[in-house]
Amino acid sequence: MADPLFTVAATLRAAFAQATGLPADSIDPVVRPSDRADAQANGALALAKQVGKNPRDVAAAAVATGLLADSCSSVEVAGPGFINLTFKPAFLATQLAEAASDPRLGVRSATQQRNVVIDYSHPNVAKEMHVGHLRTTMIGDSLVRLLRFVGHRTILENHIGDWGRQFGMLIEHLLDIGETEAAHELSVSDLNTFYREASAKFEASESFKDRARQRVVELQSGDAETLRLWRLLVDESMRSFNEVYARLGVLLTNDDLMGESAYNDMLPIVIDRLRDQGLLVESQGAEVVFPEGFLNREGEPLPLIVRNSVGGFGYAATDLACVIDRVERLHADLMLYVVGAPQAQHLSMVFAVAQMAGWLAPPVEAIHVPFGNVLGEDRKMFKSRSGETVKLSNLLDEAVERATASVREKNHEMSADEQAEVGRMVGIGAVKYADLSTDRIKDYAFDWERMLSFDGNTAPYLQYAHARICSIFRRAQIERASVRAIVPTLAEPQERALALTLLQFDSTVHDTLDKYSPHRLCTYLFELAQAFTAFYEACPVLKDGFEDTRESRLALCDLTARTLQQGLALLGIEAPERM
RNA sequence: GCCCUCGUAGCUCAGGGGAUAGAGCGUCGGCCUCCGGAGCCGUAGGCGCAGGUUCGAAUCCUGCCGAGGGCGCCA
Repeated sequence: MADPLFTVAATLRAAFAQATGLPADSIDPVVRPSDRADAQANGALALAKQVGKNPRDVAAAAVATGLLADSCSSVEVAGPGFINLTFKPAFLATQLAEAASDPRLGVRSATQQRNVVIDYSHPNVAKEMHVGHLRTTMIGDSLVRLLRFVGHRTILENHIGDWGRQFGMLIEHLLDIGETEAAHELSVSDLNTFYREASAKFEASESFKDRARQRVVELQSGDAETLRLWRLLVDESMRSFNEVYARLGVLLTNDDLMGESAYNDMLPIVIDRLRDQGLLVESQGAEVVFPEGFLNREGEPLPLIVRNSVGGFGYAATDLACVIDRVERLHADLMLYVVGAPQAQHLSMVFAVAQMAGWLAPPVEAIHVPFGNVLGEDRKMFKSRSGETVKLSNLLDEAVERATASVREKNHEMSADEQAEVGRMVGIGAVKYADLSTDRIKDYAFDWERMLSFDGNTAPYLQYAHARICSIFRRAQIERASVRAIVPTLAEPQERALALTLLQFDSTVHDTLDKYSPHRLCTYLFELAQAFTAFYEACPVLKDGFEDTRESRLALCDLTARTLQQGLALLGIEAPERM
């Protein structure tokens, strides 16, 4: 039911234990895919050293246990002590049939169910969502889907920027133009215009600046009318965010909102609790904590500023309140922060202080899942031609437009509606996949041509492979589900290769989650699509004269399509049945 | 100045202790009585530099070079 490499690793652990006398749970057999066989085990080399024997002898002794005979047709010791493993076709076929009969396609459940809080997306109220929000939203969404798929409980938290000094000027500007006009402007125009106008007045007018400052005080003191106006800004912004979320097809809803404002009441408590524990220090008029090991540019201890010198709470206070809330109220035992790489130091300081205060202690874990920037062709921050940040809504418009044009060009007979629908799936999928398919820690260059190409490691290529398989079943006029009990025959090398790749879906999903790196799943899906294409090229499915292999190959087709579809779904990408 | 991340083929990227470093695009050369040619097969071409650890290093450690980012009251 699991990856054969995983299964054989367990077998080898026992074999090595017998061969060396070491306890099985201390042994890593180091099983890897191999280009010389189906798999290779390299564990003998390290183990030989531990027990003072020749690596080849250790490998030979492990092989001699005979434990591998059930799953392997060939087991050979090679080189300095590698064990080359070739699986029995019948073993692989059985595993495939098991995966095919499983709604989760053979993916194991997590050994321990965790309660996971995922903090991601977090756009700012009164500002348009832009490319800067793309990665956190995509990566976070995919991690949620992956976590759920292996059985974890997930709590989504959209920590929107809905509080702070800028709301003084925004509310005053709102009053200036009138609520009706403001609501109109915020909905038909865009959020950025409203923000820019407010900001311009703030810069230009001293009296406006005074009003804005006064309004901040009223907001913070909970003045009802001010809060009502603030709520109006938040609601209008959410309308705009939700449009983008709907188009992206991400899981976030209003129920997941936990903006900065939600923690206001907790901020004094954070201060009290830090003070009670003797962690709070007054420094240059501010209340701070000095976590160990952090230095400023003068080499002096670097503080985490919880409350500034004029009595205001900064985001450090909010982030600490978040930790308390997530651990004590939500009972999270894993907290993922899908936040850009530049915040690394800030977050590690927050975590350090939370640990000092005892709020964050094993088995509870807080993990920063950092990511790099989206770059333009010039390798600098991705900007529009006019030099402005690119709005997500515009970006998605263009993606769908380009993809629809391409679909239209290649499917003249398809109805306009279907062209549009497929174009939407392809366009949105392309943007998402481009974002998820490179190692998140690196910057990546945004390139329309490449991401929408049907060749290479792209969403359209994977979607195409899926659509092709769907087309095979349409031609065959056979129910997909009817081939799921078939144990396929793996005679051709391309069939074997496809089978091995299909069975790696299990370990790929777990590996992807271990590293919180969706690009590993992307790489796998691309390899799967390539393995399928090679299979399809070499192994006729429906052609006359191949009736004997027909059902077996249809079974391989079906499992491939389902794995592609499920894999893409875990990335938040749709797979059309024709395109 | 200190700290963090990154540096792999012409380009875009995988690989993060195991044998001969992979893929896509592009290059060059093949394959069409093709189950969707939006395809397939082949080709040349590379681990920033220098040390170290190890039986074994693209991978771990140190230094240097280069790029980006962070470094007390913005979030």
